[in-house]
Amino acid sequence: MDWEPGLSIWKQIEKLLLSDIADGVFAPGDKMPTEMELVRRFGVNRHTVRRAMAALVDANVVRVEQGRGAFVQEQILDYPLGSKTRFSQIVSGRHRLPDKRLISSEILKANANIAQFLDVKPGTRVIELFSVSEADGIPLAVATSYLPVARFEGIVEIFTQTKSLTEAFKHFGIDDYSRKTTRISAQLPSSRVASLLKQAKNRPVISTESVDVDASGVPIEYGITAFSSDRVQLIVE
Amino acid sequence: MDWEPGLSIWKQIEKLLLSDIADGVFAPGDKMPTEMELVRRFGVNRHTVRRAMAALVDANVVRVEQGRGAFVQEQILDYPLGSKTRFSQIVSGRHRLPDKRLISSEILKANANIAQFLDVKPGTRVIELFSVSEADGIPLAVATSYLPVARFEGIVEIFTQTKSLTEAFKHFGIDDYSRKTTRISAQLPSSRVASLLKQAKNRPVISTESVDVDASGVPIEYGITAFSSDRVQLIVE
DNA sequence: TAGGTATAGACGTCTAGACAAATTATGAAT
DNA sequence: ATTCATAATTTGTCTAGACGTCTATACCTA
Repeated sequence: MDWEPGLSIWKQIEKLLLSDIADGVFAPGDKMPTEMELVRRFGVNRHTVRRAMAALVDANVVRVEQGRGAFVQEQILDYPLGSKTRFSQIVSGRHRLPDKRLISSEILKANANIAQFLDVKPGTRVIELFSVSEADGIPLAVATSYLPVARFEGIVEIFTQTKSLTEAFKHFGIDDYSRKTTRISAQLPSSRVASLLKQAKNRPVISTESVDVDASGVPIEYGITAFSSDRVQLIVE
Repeated sequence: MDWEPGLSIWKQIEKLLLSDIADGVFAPGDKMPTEMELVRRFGVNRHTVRRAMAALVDANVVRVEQGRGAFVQEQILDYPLGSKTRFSQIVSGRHRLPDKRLISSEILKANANIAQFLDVKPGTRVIELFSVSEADGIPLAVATSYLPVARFEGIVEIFTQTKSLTEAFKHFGIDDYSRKTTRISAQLPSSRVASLLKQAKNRPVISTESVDVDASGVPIEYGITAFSSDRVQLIVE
Protein backbone atom coordinates (compact mmCIF):
# COMPACT_ATOMS: atom_id res chain seq x y z
CA MET A 1 0.00 0.00 0.00
CA ASP A 2 1.28 3.44 -0.84
CA TRP A 3 0.05 6.54 0.88
CA GLU A 4 -0.47 10.03 -0.37
CA PRO A 5 1.54 12.67 1.44
CA GLY A 6 -0.28 15.52 3.09
CA LEU A 7 -3.08 13.43 4.54
CA SER A 8 -2.51 11.23 7.55
CA ILE A 9 -2.59 7.50 6.88
CA TRP A 10 -5.40 6.83 9.31
CA LYS A 11 -7.59 9.35 7.50
CA GLN A 12 -6.85 7.65 4.20
CA ILE A 13 -7.74 4.28 5.71
CA GLU A 14 -10.93 5.82 7.08
CA LYS A 15 -11.82 7.01 3.58
CA LEU A 16 -11.08 3.61 2.03
CA LEU A 17 -13.24 1.79 4.55
CA LEU A 18 -15.96 4.40 4.15
CA SER A 19 -16.09 3.93 0.40
CA ASP A 20 -16.10 0.16 0.88
CA ILE A 21 -19.18 0.59 3.03
CA ALA A 22 -20.74 3.04 0.60
CA ASP A 23 -20.12 0.59 -2.25
CA GLY A 24 -21.76 -2.20 -0.32
CA VAL A 25 -18.59 -4.25 0.07
CA PHE A 26 -19.53 -4.25 3.73
CA ALA A 27 -23.30 -4.08 3.95
CA PRO A 28 -25.21 -2.71 6.96
CA GLY A 29 -25.10 -5.27 9.73
CA ASP A 30 -22.10 -7.03 8.24
CA LYS A 31 -19.05 -7.83 10.28
CA MET A 32 -16.05 -5.74 9.30
CA PRO A 33 -12.63 -7.36 8.95
CA THR A 34 -10.78 -7.77 12.23
CA GLU A 35 -8.13 -5.26 13.21
CA MET A 36 -5.38 -7.74 12.39
CA GLU A 37 -6.84 -8.41 8.95
CA LEU A 38 -6.90 -4.68 8.28
CA VAL A 39 -3.34 -4.44 9.55
CA ARG A 40 -2.30 -6.99 6.94
CA ARG A 41 -4.41 -5.39 4.21
CA PHE A 42 -3.05 -1.88 4.72
CA GLY A 43 0.38 -2.80 5.99
CA VAL A 44 0.30 -0.45 8.97
CA ASN A 45 0.44 -0.77 12.70
CA ARG A 46 -2.63 -1.93 14.56
CA HIS A 47 -2.93 1.41 16.36
CA THR A 48 -3.17 3.19 13.02
CA VAL A 49 -6.04 0.93 12.02
CA ARG A 50 -7.66 1.55 15.39
CA ARG A 51 -7.39 5.32 14.88
CA ALA A 52 -9.28 4.99 11.60
CA MET A 53 -11.92 2.72 13.11
CA ALA A 54 -12.36 5.14 16.03
CA ALA A 55 -13.20 7.85 13.52
CA LEU A 56 -15.82 5.61 11.90
CA VAL A 57 -17.32 4.79 15.28
CA ASP A 58 -17.37 8.49 16.05
CA ALA A 59 -19.21 9.12 12.81
CA ASN A 60 -21.68 6.43 13.79
CA VAL A 61 -20.85 4.43 10.67
CA VAL A 62 -19.67 1.33 12.47
CA ARG A 63 -20.25 -0.17 15.88
CA VAL A 64 -17.53 -2.07 17.73
CA GLU A 65 -18.19 -4.82 20.25
CA GLN A 66 -15.34 -5.99 22.40
CA GLY A 67 -14.49 -9.61 21.80
CA ARG A 68 -16.81 -9.89 18.80
CA GLY A 69 -15.69 -7.43 16.18
CA ALA A 70 -16.84 -4.35 14.32
CA PHE A 71 -20.11 -4.17 12.46
CA VAL A 72 -21.44 -1.78 9.89
CA GLN A 73 -24.00 0.35 11.66
CA GLU A 74 -27.46 0.14 10.21
CA GLN A 75 -28.88 3.57 9.58
CA ILE A 76 -30.70 4.43 12.74
CA LEU A 77 -34.24 5.68 12.28
CA ASP A 78 -35.28 8.64 14.39
CA TYR A 79 -38.70 7.84 15.76
CA PRO A 80 -40.42 10.93 17.21
CA LEU A 81 -42.69 10.11 20.12
CA GLY A 82 -45.37 12.69 19.47
CA SER A 83 -49.03 12.31 20.32
CA LYS A 84 -49.84 11.87 16.64
CA THR A 85 -46.90 9.66 15.71
CA ARG A 86 -47.70 7.35 12.79
CA PHE A 87 -45.26 4.63 11.92
CA SER A 88 -45.88 4.63 8.19
CA GLN A 89 -45.53 8.40 7.92
CA ILE A 90 -42.21 8.37 9.73
CA VAL A 91 -40.77 5.63 7.56
CA SER A 92 -42.06 7.03 4.27
CA GLY A 93 -40.71 10.41 5.29
CA ARG A 94 -37.28 8.83 5.25
CA HIS A 95 -37.87 7.45 1.77
CA ARG A 96 -38.08 3.92 3.08
CA LEU A 97 -40.87 1.45 2.42
CA PRO A 98 -42.93 0.75 5.53
CA ASP A 99 -44.62 -2.58 6.15
CA LYS A 100 -46.49 -3.99 9.12
CA ARG A 101 -46.99 -7.75 9.07
CA LEU A 102 -49.45 -9.49 11.34
CA ILE A 103 -47.83 -12.51 12.93
CA SER A 104 -50.71 -13.76 15.02
CA SER A 105 -53.98 -12.64 16.50
CA GLU A 106 -56.35 -14.09 19.01
CA ILE A 107 -59.23 -13.16 21.23
CA LEU A 108 -58.72 -13.45 24.95
CA LYS A 109 -60.05 -12.10 28.21
CA ALA A 110 -58.40 -8.96 29.53
CA ASN A 111 -56.29 -9.40 32.64
CA ALA A 112 -56.15 -6.70 35.29
CA ASN A 113 -53.31 -4.87 33.58
CA ILE A 114 -54.85 -4.72 30.13
CA ALA A 115 -58.27 -3.93 31.56
CA GLN A 116 -56.91 -0.97 33.46
CA PHE A 117 -55.21 0.61 30.48
CA LEU A 118 -58.20 0.03 28.18
CA ASP A 119 -60.58 1.22 30.88
CA VAL A 120 -62.75 -1.92 30.69
CA LYS A 121 -63.72 -4.57 33.21
CA PRO A 122 -61.26 -7.42 33.72
CA GLY A 123 -62.48 -10.41 31.76
CA THR A 124 -63.75 -8.28 28.89
CA ARG A 125 -62.87 -9.89 25.59
CA VAL A 126 -60.01 -8.14 23.80
CA ILE A 127 -58.20 -8.72 20.53
CA GLU A 128 -54.47 -9.37 20.75
CA LEU A 129 -52.47 -8.40 17.67
CA PHE A 130 -48.86 -9.44 17.36
CA SER A 131 -47.10 -7.70 14.49
CA VAL A 132 -43.72 -6.80 13.07
CA SER A 133 -42.99 -3.35 11.64
CA GLU A 134 -40.42 -3.19 8.89
CA ALA A 135 -38.72 -0.60 6.70
CA ASP A 136 -37.34 -1.82 3.39
CA GLY A 137 -37.81 -5.35 4.69
CA ILE A 138 -35.67 -4.72 7.77
CA PRO A 139 -37.58 -5.34 10.98
CA LEU A 140 -37.61 -2.30 13.26
CA ALA A 141 -40.06 -3.26 15.95
CA VAL A 142 -42.42 -5.96 17.17
CA ALA A 143 -45.64 -4.88 18.79
CA THR A 144 -48.32 -6.50 20.87
CA SER A 145 -51.58 -4.57 20.75
CA TYR A 146 -54.78 -5.05 22.69
CA LEU A 147 -58.13 -3.69 21.46
CA PRO A 148 -61.63 -4.18 22.89
CA VAL A 149 -63.57 -6.73 20.79
CA ALA A 150 -66.87 -4.96 21.34
CA ARG A 151 -65.77 -1.95 19.36
CA PHE A 152 -63.46 -3.49 16.81
CA GLU A 153 -64.99 -6.79 15.79
CA GLY A 154 -63.45 -7.90 12.51
CA ILE A 155 -60.55 -5.47 12.63
CA VAL A 156 -58.10 -8.31 12.04
CA GLU A 157 -59.15 -8.77 8.43
CA ILE A 158 -58.99 -5.05 7.73
CA PHE A 159 -55.60 -4.75 9.39
CA THR A 160 -54.29 -7.68 7.37
CA GLN A 161 -55.36 -5.94 4.16
CA THR A 162 -54.36 -2.37 4.93
CA LYS A 163 -51.33 -3.30 7.07
CA SER A 164 -52.02 -0.20 9.10
CA LEU A 165 -53.83 0.31 12.36
CA THR A 166 -54.52 3.91 11.41
CA GLU A 167 -56.35 2.76 8.28
CA ALA A 168 -58.17 0.03 10.17
CA PHE A 169 -59.39 2.50 12.75
CA LYS A 170 -60.89 4.62 9.98
CA HIS A 171 -63.16 1.72 9.05
CA PHE A 172 -64.56 1.98 12.53
CA GLY A 173 -65.22 5.69 12.22
CA ILE A 174 -62.10 6.82 14.00
CA ASP A 175 -60.43 9.42 11.82
CA ASP A 176 -58.40 10.90 14.59
CA TYR A 177 -56.69 9.36 17.56
CA SER A 178 -53.69 10.25 19.65
CA ARG A 179 -51.13 8.84 22.02
CA LYS A 180 -52.07 9.23 25.65
CA THR A 181 -49.05 7.92 27.53
CA THR A 182 -45.81 6.24 26.66
CA ARG A 183 -43.49 4.50 29.07
CA ILE A 184 -39.99 3.69 27.89
CA SER A 185 -37.52 1.11 29.12
CA ALA A 186 -34.66 -0.96 27.81
CA GLN A 187 -34.16 -4.69 28.10
CA LEU A 188 -32.81 -7.75 26.37
CA PRO A 189 -35.23 -9.39 23.95
CA SER A 190 -36.78 -12.81 24.38
CA SER A 191 -35.69 -15.44 21.88
CA ARG A 192 -38.87 -14.98 19.94
CA VAL A 193 -38.59 -11.20 19.74
CA ALA A 194 -34.90 -11.39 18.86
CA SER A 195 -35.71 -13.83 16.10
CA LEU A 196 -38.49 -11.67 14.68
CA LEU A 197 -36.26 -8.60 14.84
CA LYS A 198 -33.47 -10.64 13.25
CA GLN A 199 -31.06 -9.32 15.81
CA ALA A 200 -28.67 -10.87 18.31
CA LYS A 201 -30.12 -11.85 21.67
CA ASN A 202 -27.48 -9.84 23.48
CA ARG A 203 -28.36 -6.58 21.70
CA PRO A 204 -30.92 -4.61 23.71
CA VAL A 205 -34.36 -3.46 22.63
CA ILE A 206 -36.18 -0.29 23.55
CA SER A 207 -39.52 -1.22 25.00
CA THR A 208 -42.48 1.14 25.06
CA GLU A 209 -45.84 0.72 26.66
CA SER A 210 -48.51 3.03 25.32
CA VAL A 211 -52.21 3.81 25.26
CA ASP A 212 -53.99 5.38 22.31
CA VAL A 213 -57.26 7.23 22.77
CA ASP A 214 -59.87 8.44 20.33
CA ALA A 215 -60.87 12.07 19.91
CA SER A 216 -63.13 11.91 22.97
CA GLY A 217 -60.40 10.41 25.13
CA VAL A 218 -61.68 6.83 25.22
CA PRO A 219 -58.88 4.24 25.13
CA ILE A 220 -58.89 2.25 21.90
CA GLU A 221 -55.55 0.48 22.02
CA TYR A 222 -53.01 -0.64 24.55
CA GLY A 223 -49.72 -1.75 23.11
CA ILE A 224 -46.27 -2.96 24.02
CA THR A 225 -43.61 -2.36 21.40
CA ALA A 226 -40.01 -3.56 21.28
CA PHE A 227 -37.79 -1.47 19.03
CA SER A 228 -34.41 -2.71 17.82
CA SER A 229 -32.01 -0.33 19.53
CA ASP A 230 -29.55 -0.75 16.68
CA ARG A 231 -32.04 0.49 14.13
CA VAL A 232 -34.34 2.87 15.98
CA GLN A 233 -33.77 5.86 18.18
CA LEU A 234 -36.71 7.39 19.98
CA ILE A 235 -36.98 11.15 19.95
CA VAL A 236 -38.89 12.98 22.64
CA GLU A 237 -39.53 16.64 22.00
CA MET B 1 -1.19 9.13 41.65
CA ASP B 2 -3.15 6.00 42.42
CA TRP B 3 -5.85 4.71 40.17
CA GLU B 4 -9.07 2.95 40.95
CA PRO B 5 -9.39 -0.47 39.41
CA GLY B 6 -12.30 -1.16 37.12
CA LEU B 7 -12.18 2.17 35.31
CA SER B 8 -9.56 2.89 32.69
CA ILE B 9 -6.96 5.44 33.68
CA TRP B 10 -7.70 7.75 30.78
CA LYS B 11 -11.34 7.91 31.83
CA GLN B 12 -10.30 8.82 35.36
CA ILE B 13 -8.03 11.54 34.02
CA GLU B 14 -10.89 12.78 31.87
CA LYS B 15 -13.06 13.03 34.98
CA LEU B 16 -10.39 14.84 36.95
CA LEU B 17 -9.84 17.41 34.21
CA LEU B 18 -13.58 17.78 33.78
CA SER B 19 -14.11 18.56 37.45
CA ASP B 20 -11.18 21.00 37.32
CA ILE B 21 -12.99 22.80 34.53
CA ALA B 22 -16.32 22.62 36.34
CA ASP B 23 -14.67 24.05 39.46
CA GLY B 24 -13.21 26.90 37.49
CA VAL B 25 -9.59 25.83 37.98
CA PHE B 26 -9.43 26.16 34.23
CA ALA B 27 -11.87 28.84 33.18
CA PRO B 28 -13.47 29.09 29.74
CA GLY B 29 -10.91 30.37 27.28
CA ASP B 30 -8.01 29.46 29.56
CA LYS B 31 -5.08 27.48 28.31
CA MET B 32 -4.96 23.97 29.70
CA PRO B 33 -1.66 22.50 30.94
CA THR B 34 0.50 21.05 28.19
CA GLU B 35 0.47 17.33 27.57
CA MET B 36 3.88 16.98 29.19
CA GLU B 37 2.73 18.86 32.29
CA LEU B 38 -0.24 16.53 32.57
CA VAL B 39 2.09 13.57 32.07
CA ARG B 40 4.11 14.73 35.07
CA ARG B 41 1.00 15.53 37.12
CA PHE B 42 -0.66 12.16 36.56
CA GLY B 43 2.47 10.06 36.15
CA VAL B 44 1.26 8.28 33.02
CA ASN B 45 2.36 8.01 29.44
CA ARG B 46 1.71 10.88 27.09
CA HIS B 47 -0.62 8.74 24.99
CA THR B 48 -2.80 8.09 28.00
CA VAL B 49 -3.12 11.82 28.59
CA ARG B 50 -3.90 12.30 24.91
CA ARG B 51 -6.65 9.68 25.09
CA ALA B 52 -8.29 11.63 27.92
CA MET B 53 -7.94 14.92 26.10
CA ALA B 54 -9.43 13.39 22.96
CA ALA B 55 -12.51 12.50 24.95
CA LEU B 56 -12.80 16.08 26.19
CA VAL B 57 -12.43 17.41 22.67
CA ASP B 58 -15.07 14.96 21.56
CA ALA B 59 -17.38 16.26 24.27
CA ASN B 60 -16.70 19.79 23.04
CA VAL B 61 -15.32 20.77 26.42
CA VAL B 62 -11.87 21.73 25.21
CA ARG B 63 -10.39 22.77 21.89
CA VAL B 64 -6.89 21.77 20.87
CA GLU B 65 -4.67 23.77 18.52
CA GLN B 66 -1.55 22.18 17.20
CA GLY B 67 1.57 23.98 18.32
CA ARG B 68 -0.35 26.22 20.73
CA GLY B 69 -2.04 24.02 23.26
CA ALA B 70 -5.46 23.09 24.54
CA PHE B 71 -8.03 25.64 25.63
CA VAL B 72 -11.21 25.33 27.62
CA GLN B 73 -14.02 25.71 25.14
CA GLU B 74 -16.35 28.59 25.77
CA GLN B 75 -19.94 27.47 25.78
CA ILE B 76 -21.08 27.88 22.22
CA LEU B 77 -24.33 29.73 21.78
CA ASP B 78 -26.78 28.31 19.27
CA TYR B 79 -28.10 31.21 17.25
CA PRO B 80 -31.20 30.26 15.24
CA LEU B 81 -31.46 32.17 11.99
CA GLY B 82 -35.22 32.51 11.83
CA SER B 83 -37.09 35.36 10.24
CA LYS B 84 -38.01 36.67 13.68
CA THR B 85 -34.71 36.06 15.39
CA ARG B 86 -34.06 38.53 18.20
CA PHE B 87 -30.66 38.64 19.80
CA SER B 88 -31.79 39.52 23.30
CA GLN B 89 -34.43 36.80 23.35
CA ILE B 90 -31.93 34.14 22.33
CA VAL B 91 -29.41 35.14 24.95
CA SER B 92 -31.93 35.55 27.77
CA GLY B 93 -33.38 32.20 26.81
CA ARG B 94 -30.04 30.70 27.71
CA HIS B 95 -30.07 32.45 31.07
CA ARG B 96 -27.32 34.80 30.02
CA LEU B 97 -27.39 38.58 30.24
CA PRO B 98 -27.55 40.22 26.83
CA ASP B 99 -26.03 43.60 26.09
CA LYS B 100 -25.55 45.58 22.91
CA ARG B 101 -23.08 48.44 23.11
CA LEU B 102 -22.93 51.17 20.51
CA ILE B 103 -19.32 51.80 19.53
CA SER B 104 -19.82 54.52 16.97
CA SER B 105 -22.44 56.03 14.73
CA GLU B 106 -22.36 58.45 11.87
CA ILE B 107 -24.45 59.70 9.01
CA LEU B 108 -23.17 59.08 5.52
CA LYS B 109 -24.38 58.77 1.96
CA ALA B 110 -25.40 55.32 0.80
CA ASN B 111 -23.11 53.69 -1.73
CA ALA B 112 -24.53 51.48 -4.47
CA ASN B 113 -24.41 48.36 -2.33
CA ILE B 114 -26.18 49.80 0.70
CA ALA B 115 -28.68 51.62 -1.50
CA GLN B 116 -29.62 48.44 -3.28
CA PHE B 117 -30.30 46.50 -0.12
CA LEU B 118 -32.23 49.36 1.51
CA ASP B 119 -34.10 50.03 -1.74
CA VAL B 120 -33.19 53.72 -1.79
CA LYS B 121 -31.31 55.90 -4.26
CA PRO B 122 -27.52 55.93 -4.02
CA GLY B 123 -26.46 59.03 -2.15
CA THR B 124 -29.43 58.90 0.20
CA ARG B 125 -28.34 59.70 3.72
CA VAL B 126 -28.18 56.67 5.97
CA ILE B 127 -27.23 56.07 9.59
CA GLU B 128 -24.34 53.72 10.24
CA LEU B 129 -24.39 51.96 13.60
CA PHE B 130 -21.39 50.00 14.77
CA SER B 131 -22.13 47.87 17.83
CA VAL B 132 -20.94 44.94 19.87
CA SER B 133 -23.33 42.27 21.17
CA GLU B 134 -22.36 40.58 24.39
CA ALA B 135 -23.62 37.86 26.69
CA ASP B 136 -22.51 38.03 30.31
CA GLY B 137 -19.93 40.57 29.20
CA ILE B 138 -18.41 38.22 26.64
CA PRO B 139 -18.52 39.68 23.14
CA LEU B 140 -20.35 37.42 20.69
CA ALA B 141 -20.67 39.56 17.61
CA VAL B 142 -19.93 42.96 16.11
CA ALA B 143 -22.46 44.42 13.76
CA THR B 144 -22.54 47.25 11.27
CA SER B 145 -26.08 48.40 10.52
CA TYR B 146 -27.37 50.87 7.99
CA LEU B 147 -30.75 52.58 8.32
CA PRO B 148 -32.32 55.34 6.22
CA VAL B 149 -32.09 58.70 8.02
CA ALA B 150 -35.41 59.89 6.62
CA ARG B 151 -37.35 57.31 8.56
CA PHE B 152 -35.24 56.90 11.67
CA GLU B 153 -33.96 60.37 12.56
CA GLY B 154 -32.82 60.36 16.17
CA ILE B 155 -32.74 56.56 16.53
CA VAL B 156 -29.18 56.71 17.84
CA GLU B 157 -30.23 58.22 21.15
CA ILE B 158 -33.03 55.71 21.59
CA PHE B 159 -30.77 52.80 20.71
CA THR B 160 -28.16 54.01 23.18
CA GLN B 161 -30.79 54.04 25.93
CA THR B 162 -32.64 50.82 25.14
CA LYS B 163 -29.60 48.97 23.80
CA SER B 164 -31.93 47.17 21.44
CA LEU B 165 -32.82 47.80 17.83
CA THR B 166 -36.13 46.02 18.34
CA GLU B 167 -37.07 48.52 21.05
CA ALA B 168 -35.82 51.45 19.03
CA PHE B 169 -37.92 50.40 16.07
CA LYS B 170 -41.01 50.44 18.28
CA HIS B 171 -40.47 54.16 18.89
CA PHE B 172 -40.88 54.60 15.18
CA GLY B 173 -44.12 52.67 15.06
CA ILE B 174 -42.62 49.40 13.93
CA ASP B 175 -43.93 46.70 16.22
CA ASP B 176 -43.17 43.87 13.86
CA TYR B 177 -40.34 43.30 11.45
CA SER B 178 -38.66 40.26 10.02
CA ARG B 179 -35.52 39.04 8.38
CA LYS B 180 -35.68 39.01 4.61
CA THR B 181 -32.41 37.44 3.54
CA THR B 182 -29.26 36.27 5.23
CA ARG B 183 -26.01 35.43 3.52
CA ILE B 184 -23.42 33.51 5.49
CA SER B 185 -19.68 33.26 5.03
CA ALA B 186 -16.57 32.65 7.10
CA GLN B 187 -13.42 34.71 7.20
CA LEU B 188 -10.63 35.92 9.42
CA PRO B 189 -11.43 39.08 11.34
CA SER B 190 -9.79 42.44 10.83
CA SER B 191 -7.65 43.67 13.69
CA ARG B 192 -10.39 45.96 14.87
CA VAL B 193 -13.07 43.26 14.84
CA ALA B 194 -10.75 40.77 16.52
CA SER B 195 -9.99 43.31 19.20
CA LEU B 196 -13.66 44.12 19.82
CA LEU B 197 -14.50 40.41 19.93
CA LYS B 198 -11.52 39.86 22.23
CA GLN B 199 -10.46 36.91 20.18
CA ALA B 200 -7.28 35.86 18.37
CA LYS B 201 -6.79 37.19 14.87
CA ASN B 202 -6.24 33.69 13.56
CA ARG B 203 -9.60 32.41 14.81
CA PRO B 204 -12.28 32.78 12.16
CA VAL B 205 -15.54 34.68 12.38
CA ILE B 206 -18.88 33.85 10.85
CA SER B 207 -20.02 36.76 8.77
CA THR B 208 -23.66 37.38 7.89
CA GLU B 209 -25.18 39.95 5.62
CA SER B 210 -28.86 40.55 6.17
CA VAL B 211 -31.80 42.79 5.36
CA ASP B 212 -34.70 43.38 7.74
CA VAL B 213 -38.07 44.52 6.44
CA ASP B 214 -41.14 45.93 8.15
CA ALA B 215 -44.57 44.29 8.07
CA SER B 216 -45.26 45.69 4.60
CA GLY B 217 -41.97 44.44 3.21
CA VAL B 218 -40.11 47.76 3.11
CA PRO B 219 -36.43 47.43 4.01
CA ILE B 220 -35.60 49.14 7.29
CA GLU B 221 -32.12 47.84 8.03
CA TYR B 222 -29.16 46.41 6.20
CA GLY B 223 -26.52 44.88 8.42
CA ILE B 224 -23.24 43.02 8.37
CA THR B 225 -22.50 40.96 11.46
CA ALA B 226 -19.35 39.11 12.46
CA PHE B 227 -19.93 36.33 14.99
CA SER B 228 -17.11 34.80 16.99
CA SER B 229 -17.00 31.25 15.65
CA ASP B 230 -15.70 30.02 19.00
CA ARG B 231 -18.73 31.34 20.84
CA VAL B 232 -21.58 31.25 18.37
CA GLN B 233 -23.00 28.59 16.14
CA LEU B 234 -25.65 29.56 13.61
CA ILE B 235 -28.64 27.27 13.30
CA VAL B 236 -30.66 27.14 10.11
CA GLU B 237 -33.92 25.26 10.28
C1' DT C 1 -27.02 -34.78 26.77
C1' DA C 2 -26.10 -30.93 29.80
C1' DG C 3 -22.95 -28.18 31.95
C1' DG C 4 -18.66 -26.39 33.08
C1' DT C 5 -13.84 -25.40 31.73
C1' DA C 6 -10.07 -24.37 28.88
C1' DT C 7 -8.51 -22.00 25.00
C1' DA C 8 -8.20 -19.17 21.12
C1' DG C 9 -9.79 -15.02 18.91
C1' DA C 10 -10.80 -10.09 19.06
C1' DC C 11 -11.04 -5.60 20.99
C1' DG C 12 -9.28 -2.31 25.04
C1' DT C 13 -5.62 -0.13 27.56
C1' DC C 14 -1.06 1.32 28.67
C1' DT C 15 3.79 2.14 27.87
C1' DA C 16 7.93 3.65 25.05
C1' DG C 17 10.10 6.03 21.46
C1' DA C 18 10.75 8.59 17.14
C1' DC C 19 9.68 11.94 13.89
C1' DA C 20 6.49 15.45 11.59
C1' DA C 21 3.90 19.81 11.64
C1' DA C 22 2.49 24.08 13.61
C1' DT C 23 3.33 27.74 16.64
C1' DT C 24 5.97 30.68 19.57
C1' DA C 25 10.19 32.50 21.45
C1' DT C 26 14.86 33.99 20.64
C1' DG C 27 18.53 36.47 18.83
C1' DA C 28 21.25 38.45 15.28
C1' DA C 29 21.61 41.64 11.55
C1' DT C 30 20.13 45.77 9.51
C1' DA D 1 13.15 49.20 16.46
C1' DT D 2 12.14 45.95 12.79
C1' DT D 3 12.87 41.97 10.21
C1' DC D 4 14.25 37.56 9.41
C1' DA D 5 16.21 33.13 10.30
C1' DT D 6 16.74 29.77 13.84
C1' DA D 7 15.62 27.25 17.89
C1' DA D 8 12.50 25.64 21.32
C1' DT D 9 7.73 24.27 22.44
C1' DT D 10 3.69 21.85 21.70
C1' DT D 11 0.56 18.93 19.42
C1' DG D 12 -0.06 15.15 15.59
C1' DT D 13 1.15 10.71 13.63
C1' DC D 14 3.16 6.21 13.36
C1' DT D 15 5.42 2.15 15.04
C1' DA D 16 6.30 -1.68 18.50
C1' DG D 17 5.12 -4.53 22.20
C1' DA D 18 2.76 -6.25 26.37
C1' DC D 19 -1.09 -7.43 28.90
C1' DG D 20 -6.18 -7.08 30.18
C1' DT D 21 -11.12 -8.03 29.12
C1' DC D 22 -14.73 -9.95 26.67
C1' DT D 23 -16.74 -13.48 23.45
C1' DA D 24 -17.30 -17.70 21.17
C1' DT D 25 -16.06 -22.36 20.58
C1' DA D 26 -14.28 -26.85 21.45
C1' DC D 27 -13.73 -30.25 24.65
C1' DC D 28 -14.18 -32.77 28.72
C1' DT D 29 -16.86 -34.54 32.45
C1' DA D 30 -20.78 -36.10 34.96
